[in-house]
Amino acid sequence: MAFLRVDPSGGEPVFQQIVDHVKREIATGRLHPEDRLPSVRDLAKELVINPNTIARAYQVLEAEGVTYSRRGAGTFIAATKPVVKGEERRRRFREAIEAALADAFHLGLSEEEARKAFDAAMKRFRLVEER
Amino acid sequence: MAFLRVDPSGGEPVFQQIVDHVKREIATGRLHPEDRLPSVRDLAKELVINPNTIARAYQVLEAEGVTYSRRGAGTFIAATKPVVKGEERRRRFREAIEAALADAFHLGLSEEEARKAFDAAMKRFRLVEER
DNA sequence: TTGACTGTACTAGTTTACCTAGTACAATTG
DNA sequence: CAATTGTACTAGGTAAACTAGTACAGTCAA
Repeated sequence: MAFLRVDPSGGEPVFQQIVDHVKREIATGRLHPEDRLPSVRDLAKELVINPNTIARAYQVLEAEGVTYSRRGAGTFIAATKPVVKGEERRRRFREAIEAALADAFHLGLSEEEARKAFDAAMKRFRLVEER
Repeated sequence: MAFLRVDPSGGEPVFQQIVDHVKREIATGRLHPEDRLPSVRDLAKELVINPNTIARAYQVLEAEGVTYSRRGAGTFIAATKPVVKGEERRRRFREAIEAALADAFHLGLSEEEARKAFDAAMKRFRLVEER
């Protein structure tokens, strides 16, 4: 079973697709703290892309505090902890939601459809407090 | 008053920023059908960017059915009508929401904060049926 | 200790998207 | 008719993304 798929042609950079995928796997509970990601070389071979591209994705993940890497050992999921906080995180989320709704308007989505989709997503993503 | 602001340095292409801005202005009711957008040259001068970039943004908007353009006359907001429908539009919206929630998870956003932000956005965007 | 595996760090080059610059043309408007 | 509009070209610059290859240093198990 493939760890993930990437689309080299599409608009989004491959390394970003990998970053987003890992984040989503964590948020939906399919990846847990201390889980090990495939090695840079293994994943590169599986996805048929350059190892440098995988390395870059892993470096971004580590820079954001999502994972931690150790030479010779591998890359692992970090214990989740909010790095960004308060005003900043609310602003970022608001912008993402507004962009989605602006698109939805032009797609002809109804209010009911929007709420349904949001509720369904909330269930799948473990958006619960843990302090 | 400036029609909009663009950030040439930021990650998102300038032409895309213009497209998104116009869509949002419509979705929030600040632009209405038959309203005229600034001319390619005027807006280029105001934003201090190349007219070709504005032209490209307007062409994208027209291709998506958001506006219509007439030589010598200008570019106008089209009567809103869903071009994409049913399954496709739900899928697109779901993906946007899930991406926002996956990020929210790693930002440490609580379920309550997420719901508040969503409700607030729903109010601002006129996501209501009109048939 | 050895050897295989890991992440990391370089250099070099290609490709593509985005943007700028300039010119020209066709359709609309007053 | 004259001014304004969107549109269509060509040409070139810049930066990001990706590939390719090599090398190095830390980890781990045999």
